[in-house]
Amino acid sequence: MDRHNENIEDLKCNVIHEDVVESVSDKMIDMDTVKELAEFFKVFGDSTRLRILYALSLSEMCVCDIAAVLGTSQSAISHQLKVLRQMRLVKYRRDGKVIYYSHDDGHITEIFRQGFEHINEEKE
Amino acid sequence: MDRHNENIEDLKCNVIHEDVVESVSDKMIDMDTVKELAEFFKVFGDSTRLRILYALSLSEMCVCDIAAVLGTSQSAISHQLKVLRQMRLVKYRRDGKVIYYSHDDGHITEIFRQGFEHINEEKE
DNA sequence: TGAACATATGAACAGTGATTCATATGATGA
DNA sequence: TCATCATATGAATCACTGTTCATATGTTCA
Repeated sequence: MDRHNENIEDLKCNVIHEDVVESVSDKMIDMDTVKELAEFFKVFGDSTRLRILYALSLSEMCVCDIAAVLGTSQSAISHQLKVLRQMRLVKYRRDGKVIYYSHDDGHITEIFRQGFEHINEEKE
Repeated sequence: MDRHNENIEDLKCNVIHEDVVESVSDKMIDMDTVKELAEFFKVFGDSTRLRILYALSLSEMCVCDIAAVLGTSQSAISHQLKVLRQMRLVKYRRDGKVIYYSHDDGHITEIFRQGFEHINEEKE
């Protein structure tokens, strides 16, 4: 055998500051919580969903109206509304054949605001 | 020809409330801004990046230390740090061979907070 | 009750993205 | 200057995800 991969650890770098690693590891967020958080933020990481949420911040709307405003197919909107529903970001009420969607979470506005502030800061 | 797809619009539903559609369309967020926002939030939609950001909220850290805390390869961390750098969420300083990363945005903490509040509300 | 309409959904497809592997870069110190 | 170490990065791979297409569900009204 040649000198390749004598030790797997050779490929990694070593811990530089054991105290920091230990201290941070102790206070580290647990995996379940991280995954929940990631799932939550993932919802905001898509243009279509963001536009739906933004539109709903202006007015309660039915599926067709949302599709019309976004210029997207009813099916695509419906699929995304399902995601938003499952994440409890929107709620809906039925009135005959029509289903009206609206926000179901007070944090949406604040999260948008933080996002806006961030991308505006970059333009300087 | 048969009666299939006589009109593309048949597949879509019709606009129900023209006034709402018009009003919301007027105030609608523009596409460039939405895409920027989505790019920004997308960064928070990954467990590895979230854990890096969380770790850095506890202490400035070098790449190796981050990899050690997360139990992930140096390469994976480095790739993700690049994303975080490009999104201006982290900054770094060099000290010899070692590069120390830290937060570069005041909104990170607030965004985390909103995320926590949301996922905690769901548990009731 | 059945046609028409609003909405939901399953499957397929295409594009994206995170990790791995191998290697490059850049700094140190002997 | 050369070996070593910390970090960065390009390419390949695999999994995920958003849209489309076709169709199903559920409600109204004639």
